[in-house]
Amino acid sequence: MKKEYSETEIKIKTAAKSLFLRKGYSATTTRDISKESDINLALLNYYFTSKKKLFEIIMLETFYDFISKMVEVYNDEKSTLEEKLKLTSSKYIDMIIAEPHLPTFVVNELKNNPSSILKILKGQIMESKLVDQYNEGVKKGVYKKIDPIHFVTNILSLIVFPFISSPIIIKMKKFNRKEFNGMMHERKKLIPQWILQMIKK
Amino acid sequence: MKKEYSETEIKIKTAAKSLFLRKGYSATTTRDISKESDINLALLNYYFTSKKKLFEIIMLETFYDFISKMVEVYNDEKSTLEEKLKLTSSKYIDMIIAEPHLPTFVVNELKNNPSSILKILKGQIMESKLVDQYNEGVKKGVYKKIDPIHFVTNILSLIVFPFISSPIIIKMKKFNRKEFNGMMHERKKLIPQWILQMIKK
DNA sequence: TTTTTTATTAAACATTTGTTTAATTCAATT
DNA sequence: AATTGAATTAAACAAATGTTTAATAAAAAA
Repeated sequence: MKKEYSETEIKIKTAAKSLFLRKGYSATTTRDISKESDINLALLNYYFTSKKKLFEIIMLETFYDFISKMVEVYNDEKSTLEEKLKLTSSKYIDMIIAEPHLPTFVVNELKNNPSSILKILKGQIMESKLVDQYNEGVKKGVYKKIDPIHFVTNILSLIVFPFISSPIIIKMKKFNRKEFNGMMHERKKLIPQWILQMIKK
Repeated sequence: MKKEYSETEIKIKTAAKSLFLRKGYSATTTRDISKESDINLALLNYYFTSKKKLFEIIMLETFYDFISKMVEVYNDEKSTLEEKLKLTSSKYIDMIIAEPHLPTFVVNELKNNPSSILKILKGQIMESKLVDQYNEGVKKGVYKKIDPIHFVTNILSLIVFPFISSPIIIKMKKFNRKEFNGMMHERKKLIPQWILQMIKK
């Protein structure tokens, strides 16, 4: 399924991804990309046909990486629900600290590229082992009975939203970037605890 | 402080806001705005000098509306912490259902307009009555002792993030817009309960 | 080596975009 | 009614932008 990319193509893709993440699709020009990747302007169209096509490839790959990190953990057969929560928090927070523009990019460019890209999601999360485990807990009477979509949404909300609103948080707390990241590291432990408290009877 | 706007200026601002919210700054052209507001193209610059200036005015007003709705509730002297949570959930969810592009717009265009606009925030939230009430609860030993920034962040996360990720949720649950809004109405009750469970010892 | 294919380049092209100009219409004041 | 200033308009301008062309360089195949 995965295409083999030449050196030049990788240079273009890398630069384009960096720029698209930081500035979004419309604010990124083909000349920006050609400068940042140090390749001739015409090569962008030579290899990727158009800016739009290039964007779609990057969008798809990025979104896929973003989701599959979650899907892997959610469908692990061995781990408990609590372990899954811990691992998800930890992995996601590390991932976004390494690439802080990721969530804004994903949610932002998503509303323009609707269904096609989102096909990846089909069933992978709502029918995951994690949701099964939650439903079991409900059956046993240890967890409250609420639509699991709330459960899944809350996990992602508590992990991702603070990054999206980081300019606000940084301003409110007079943080610098390092202190903000420190806060997010704290949340690796806290979020699983919070989620458990939310679902417990 | 507030400027009186003429009929034409309002027409321009209304159209511009609608477009900026939907498509963002870069993807919105001055010709888009002139068409949508049904005014001559030159009038945009005649009244607002430049696209950028117009955007800054709209951005400031929108962000101010967004924040002050929170600040009002958070600083109410009479209500309890629980009542504040209920009112915030309810008000915010209604507000965003009425204007679904609001959160994405705010968080997205925020990273480009850093400190200047965020001045509004200074102290208004972290020194609010709500945070006082939380700290009192901590002192009394009924709430866990955690930096209140987590408390404030969690409230906003659980309210706002589901809207931002609505394309994902809609796809995962095979929702239509109405069903999604139904889910958000459910959360008006749930979020205050969850937040209380999260902070209680 | 010669030929053929692929990769790279500078320049050009056609649109789009934000903004300005200069002329005209409208409203208010004298 | 005449004059003045503001509001509106069509047209033009310059710069930016996505894409293509035609020529050259490099690599691969013959």
